[in-house]
Amino acid sequence: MTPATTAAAGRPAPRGRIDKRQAILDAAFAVFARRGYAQACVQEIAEEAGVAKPTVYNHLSDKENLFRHAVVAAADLVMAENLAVVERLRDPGDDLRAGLEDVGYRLLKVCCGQRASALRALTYAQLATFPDLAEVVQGRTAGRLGEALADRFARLALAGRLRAADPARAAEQFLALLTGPMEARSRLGTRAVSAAETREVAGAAVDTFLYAYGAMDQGPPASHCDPVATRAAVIGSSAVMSSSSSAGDNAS
Amino acid sequence: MTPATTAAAGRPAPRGRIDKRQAILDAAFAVFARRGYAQACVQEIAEEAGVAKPTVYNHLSDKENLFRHAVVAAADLVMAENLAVVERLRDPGDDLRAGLEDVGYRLLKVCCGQRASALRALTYAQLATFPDLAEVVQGRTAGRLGEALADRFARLALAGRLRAADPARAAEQFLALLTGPMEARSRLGTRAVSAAETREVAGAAVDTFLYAYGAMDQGPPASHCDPVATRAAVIGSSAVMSSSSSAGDNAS
DNA sequence: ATTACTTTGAACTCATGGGTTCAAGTTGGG
DNA sequence: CCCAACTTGAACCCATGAGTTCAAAGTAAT
Repeated sequence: MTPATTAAAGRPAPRGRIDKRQAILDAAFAVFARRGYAQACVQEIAEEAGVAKPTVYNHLSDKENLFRHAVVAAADLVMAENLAVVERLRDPGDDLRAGLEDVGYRLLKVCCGQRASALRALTYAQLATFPDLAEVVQGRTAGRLGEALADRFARLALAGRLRAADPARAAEQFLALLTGPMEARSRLGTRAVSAAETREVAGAAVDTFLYAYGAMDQGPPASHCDPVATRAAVIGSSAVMSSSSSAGDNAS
Repeated sequence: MTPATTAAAGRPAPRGRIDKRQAILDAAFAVFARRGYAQACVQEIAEEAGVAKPTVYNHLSDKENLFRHAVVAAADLVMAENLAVVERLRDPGDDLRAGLEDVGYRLLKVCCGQRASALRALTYAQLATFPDLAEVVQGRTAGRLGEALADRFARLALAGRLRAADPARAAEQFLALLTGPMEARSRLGTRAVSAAETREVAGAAVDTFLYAYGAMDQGPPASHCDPVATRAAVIGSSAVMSSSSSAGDNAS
């Protein structure tokens, strides 16, 4: 279905009418992501798509249009991945904490992946030029994701596995607890974050989330009951002014 | 040393050597914020600063340099505001929840203000072109802010007003609970969020935060104990698929 | 007033790149 | 075989804007 998804392979271009359009959109997103909107030139996009410049203008009238379509397409791709992950909460195992940590970890992997990072950067970058794009992208990603999560949380609450509370708020905060710390640690997506650290962030998010939204029957998380960890935290707190960073000290 | 920190006032330009430099930096940030890096032209910045174009190049060698200095200056301004807010936690009143809500609300006002939004947008926008800028800005804003918050939380924990836990993690999550939902609701800063909604976000963040990090002595928040509110949330959860938004239902 | 320095405006150079044009193919269907 | 539609490459037009040059003028301190 997408024979040119790889794009810009050595082939000098198999003339004819294949999926030029799709190839162009893929190449466009790649180039925009790499260079930014203003610095990306249509010529380069055409080359990366294995297509001539006029062909680009033939399919997508101008640069702005090209950009919008490429961004929306990428947003839909990211969203599909995220929704697939959230579906896993439809039947969490006996261990809700483990299930949430798994979902959290997978969401983080998607949200900090190449596509999602580039998408966020591009959207932010063009806030000044195309303010409406923020709404479109947000509506196709965060919005739907929040709704899907809220759906799952609502069912879990009815099943007595989460406290009865506004599921929309729970979803909103669950996502915030995941992505907020990740954004900081990945320096807005410029630094790679190890799987271990990602897992740690997910674990911390789920801990806090379950404190607030967990049903009564599940005790506090193991890491918080561990007297050693707790002691260390308290000791560390008095020395926090002198130490520059406390990340990566010890995982759960 | 900085007599013209106010800068760029309406004055049609009192010829001579005042603090052209500061005026230029202020104007630069304003124009960059309004147009984005690539679309901002030095000519316009010069005009806005009430200065001739060569003067700009005289003080700051080229456009990139101008941008970097302007962004860093703005970051420091935002940071100063944030630190001042966090200082209020040095002596919270008897009501810790109220104190945290107050600080949360004020932090949100700063982080969603004109400068902070523009700063975030500009930083994201130039990730592709100046990847190192992310680190610099992050280090001057989120980094310091997190440390300052962690300091306050550490003291509160020692005083027995928060649970003994890693203060850095608590700070990280407190900020995430505040800014995450706000970013979504303000559409990345493109939409104005009412004071009431901002307060609601702060309240929700503090609720969740205290569930996870509060000392035992403070019961769950009033809004969560209110049987009416709880019932409403449960009822709402079964209808969550049909209703589009649950924002603005009821504040604390 | 003289000197040393900065600012100014305006014109200029030059590179980049969006978008178009066009003649010469290439493709596929009838 | 031929026509219509599409693609191609290459050249082209033109707007924008970074960065420079320079002579004239303002400013400050001596």
